[in-house]
Amino acid sequence: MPKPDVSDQRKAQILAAARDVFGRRPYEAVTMREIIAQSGLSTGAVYWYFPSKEAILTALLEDMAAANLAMLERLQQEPGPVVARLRAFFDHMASQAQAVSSLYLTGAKYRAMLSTDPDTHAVMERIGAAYRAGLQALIEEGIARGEFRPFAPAAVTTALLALYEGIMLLWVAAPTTVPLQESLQTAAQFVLAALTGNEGVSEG
Amino acid sequence: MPKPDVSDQRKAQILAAARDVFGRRPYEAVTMREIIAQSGLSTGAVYWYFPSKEAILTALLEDMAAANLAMLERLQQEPGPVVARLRAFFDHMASQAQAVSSLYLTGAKYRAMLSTDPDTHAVMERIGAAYRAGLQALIEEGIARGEFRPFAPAAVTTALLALYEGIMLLWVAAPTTVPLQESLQTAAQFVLAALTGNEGVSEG
Amino acid sequence: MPKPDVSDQRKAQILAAARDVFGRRPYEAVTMREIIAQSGLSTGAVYWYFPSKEAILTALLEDMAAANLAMLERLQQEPGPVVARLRAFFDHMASQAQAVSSLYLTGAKYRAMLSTDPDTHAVMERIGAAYRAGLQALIEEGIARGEFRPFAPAAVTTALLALYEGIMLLWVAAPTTVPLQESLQTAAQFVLAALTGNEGVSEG
Amino acid sequence: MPKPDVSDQRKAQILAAARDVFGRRPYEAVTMREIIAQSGLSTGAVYWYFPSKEAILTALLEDMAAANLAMLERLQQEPGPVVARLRAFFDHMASQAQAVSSLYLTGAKYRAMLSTDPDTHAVMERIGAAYRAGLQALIEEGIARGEFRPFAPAAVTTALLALYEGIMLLWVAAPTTVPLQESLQTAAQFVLAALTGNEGVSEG
DNA sequence: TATGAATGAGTTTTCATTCAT
DNA sequence: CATGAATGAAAACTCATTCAT
Repeated sequence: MPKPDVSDQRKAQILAAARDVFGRRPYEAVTMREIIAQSGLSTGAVYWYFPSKEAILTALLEDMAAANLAMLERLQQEPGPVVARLRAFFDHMASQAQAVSSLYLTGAKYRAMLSTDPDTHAVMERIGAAYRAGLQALIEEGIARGEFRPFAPAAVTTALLALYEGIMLLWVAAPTTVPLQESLQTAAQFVLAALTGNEGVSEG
Repeated sequence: MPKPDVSDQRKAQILAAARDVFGRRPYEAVTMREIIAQSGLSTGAVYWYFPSKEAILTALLEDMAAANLAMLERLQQEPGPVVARLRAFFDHMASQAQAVSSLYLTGAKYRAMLSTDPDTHAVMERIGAAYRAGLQALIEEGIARGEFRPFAPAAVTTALLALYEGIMLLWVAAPTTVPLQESLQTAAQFVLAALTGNEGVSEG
Repeated sequence: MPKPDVSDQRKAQILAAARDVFGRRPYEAVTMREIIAQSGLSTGAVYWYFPSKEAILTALLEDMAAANLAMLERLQQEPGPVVARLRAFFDHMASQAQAVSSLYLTGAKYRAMLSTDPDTHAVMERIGAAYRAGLQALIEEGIARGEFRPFAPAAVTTALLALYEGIMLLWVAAPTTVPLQESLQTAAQFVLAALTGNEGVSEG
Repeated sequence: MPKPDVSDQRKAQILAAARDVFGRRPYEAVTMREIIAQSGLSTGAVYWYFPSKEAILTALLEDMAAANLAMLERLQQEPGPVVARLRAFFDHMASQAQAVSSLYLTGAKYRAMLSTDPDTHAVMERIGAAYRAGLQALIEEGIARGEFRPFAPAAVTTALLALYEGIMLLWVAAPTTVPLQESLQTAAQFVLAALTGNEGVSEG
């Protein structure tokens, strides 16, 4: 029986600190010193677990995406109409967006997506690909089941992702102009309308 | 006889240099020294016309948006089906996107949108509002003319903008995964499908 | 009859602006731009009349000392006990100090005294020498008249000047700790006590 | 076994370098680069111990005042006539002034006293208060013992301090006009004359 | 006299990261 | 695993002053 690995706890500690700090200040304005202080560890300890500031952000972002991706996978297994499942996913993302993400965190995510660092890039692409795969599978199932009109699944998926990211971006840029919840929900409705050919979502 | 005003020429000179440099490197990696050297002016001269690096970027972005906004305004005046005009705008943006904008320039635009500087913020919001206003007017006309189904115009506009920004963002983040032209065009089709209720745009 | 020289007026304009600005901010924090704006003239015009920022300050200081020095000269001509004249001068300086000088102006004066610029230095020394000469003449008269004990006049003069400057300095450094008026008056009393050998100043 | 704390040594190293450099050039003309080079440490190391150039100067000034203040405290404990102790202190200050302080160091001290930085200000006030307290205690004892006439102790203390600072200032401003040693000694004599009511100090 | 656009040297400080212990 | 002192490159910007009109 190996002695309890302290690694995971330490990493969690650091990530929690990072989430806190990155949520309060733009990425560039965040210093390692802050993260280190907030984590309660020493400089060396933090660097023992993560090679760089950017790596911490990347790990944090990955961490935060995990739950969403898990849900997406679960939804793929579920029976029943794809429309409902898709809507459930939209709702989940919408609720989570406001609760968990801060402006700054979302901003940081875009910095990460735009990063020139290959590792960061790889991770962000991996996350993006996972979302893409899950959504596309759902779309394809919807088309197969005849729920959706036969758009090209890949393109629809891109549009879906773009819509989500775009709204988040617009919100970050102008939080007062773009009501997050509402915009996300209308967008969902809009997408389903396009996919199904119905005006809105006949909910009952 | 007052000496001829060189202000505009100087500003154009600086902006041209900035466009060049910002198009080659991420915003943070661009140094004032580069812009200054490229512009052929002295440090002081550049700072005489623009108070900061960020201000240069902002002015550049504003400059670049001007043409698009002019076209959008023109389209509002034109007669004929809104669908066609909207598609024309989409096409314009799509072609312009690849021709003019570089990855880095688009990246820089997001940095600007995310900036905490109030001046930058104000300008980016002004640009965003202009796009929004133009687009929304078109949507409303489309609804009024019976071309579009009665979605809430503001929300549809947000969705439209989000779709555009989102695709650009995904492209910047993963240029190989997301084919810019194609994605934009499919998105346009997708949007028109939702708006009109038809499967897409029967182009032939 | 030469056309009315605008020079003096311009200089006065600039000096007034400088007095204003130097009175509001520490010397280093004052920019020529401010002085220029405040003066209502153009950059070139200001530089036409004064060769440098430091020269402006120096001229201002000289200007401000002129009245004091004039009074000192007047007092030398007056008949009657030296004690009374000296006290009159102390009172004048004390009242003038609070009214005219601001913390910042006094601070600027010390900067000027400490300046490494030879011109500034020369002017400040000239002013200092004038004070010194006037005071020393008074002291010598007092000794000759038997009012004062036979201290070395030069040394007493230095002490007098030092006391004044020292109190101003202490006041600038800690305006709340050192009450200007009171400190100056007590110092005057103290000095006269030393000079005359009486405990204080038998005023009547 | 913790590694030996080198903090004090490092700080001393930096302060020694600073003393050296600030003694050779006016404060503004001193660059961090010089201090850093002279200290033999790296930029980061120097900034690890002191947050700014001004902080270094302040620490240096505090350091240099420490010895004087220690002596002042010692003198308070000593028995015997206050006049003698006060004279001893004056002599100490006079000798130390020329030996340790350079024109530039003294100039720098005035810059510090005039600084708008709150930390600097606090330190300089603390030093000033310590001198003031020590001196005033001595004066009060002298009055209590009947050696001095009953001047207001606080005001006399201000006068004393002002005299010292004023002479230093005049010396810095015009080193050739104001002989430091002599001026300080005459001032001391002058002060004691005022305090005791005797013509001076019958030294032999 | 007056203008004001242009100059450009020059400096403090930050901060992610390392590595000897 | 952990520490934290040490590194040092790097960059935006200021501002007194000039000089062609």
